[in-house]
Amino acid sequence: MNWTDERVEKLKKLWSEGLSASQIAAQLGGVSRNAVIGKVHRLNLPGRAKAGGTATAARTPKRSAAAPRAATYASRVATRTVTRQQGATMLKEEIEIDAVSEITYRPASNVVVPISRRLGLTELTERTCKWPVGDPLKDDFHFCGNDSPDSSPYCTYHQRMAYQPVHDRRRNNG
DNA sequence: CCCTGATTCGC
DNA sequence: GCGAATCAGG
Repeated sequence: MNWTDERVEKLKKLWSEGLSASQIAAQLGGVSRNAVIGKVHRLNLPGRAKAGGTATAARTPKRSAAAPRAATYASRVATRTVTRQQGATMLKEEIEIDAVSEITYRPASNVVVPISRRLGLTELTERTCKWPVGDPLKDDFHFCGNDSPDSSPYCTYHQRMAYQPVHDRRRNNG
């Protein structure tokens, strides 16, 4: 893939919006997150002050300590922390919320889905629930996105749905 | 182990 | 210039 002017603009936009490098890479397509990060640095775009790692200048390179070009941007970084972050801490919190609501909030309606992180296509990974929610033709369509244990395609809630033919299961097999 | 970004360096 | 490998932190 070549870094066309279009792609660079999209990269700038998404990066400034706070998307992670892997998400940007997924959206651009054909590039890895490393490629995105590398490009960001080459473009001298402002990095993340404290997103994922404090590796601004505190880390000690093992190979050789050349001249680190990235250091001055730290002051102009805004408070643009995103809430759709998939960091371990935040994700853990959401799991607890999910567990609570699943046992507490269980009405008789079959259309209600426990909770979803409302992830878009690019947010899905190997370990997020890929259960589709809503009408794909409508704008609010999204995926469940909750943590799926054992790297299964669905979370614990939806994997039951996936293997259940219909919502009203008949226990009397006759 | 999952994720995050930062840096180096062979290409 | 590009990005995989590597490093470092949460």
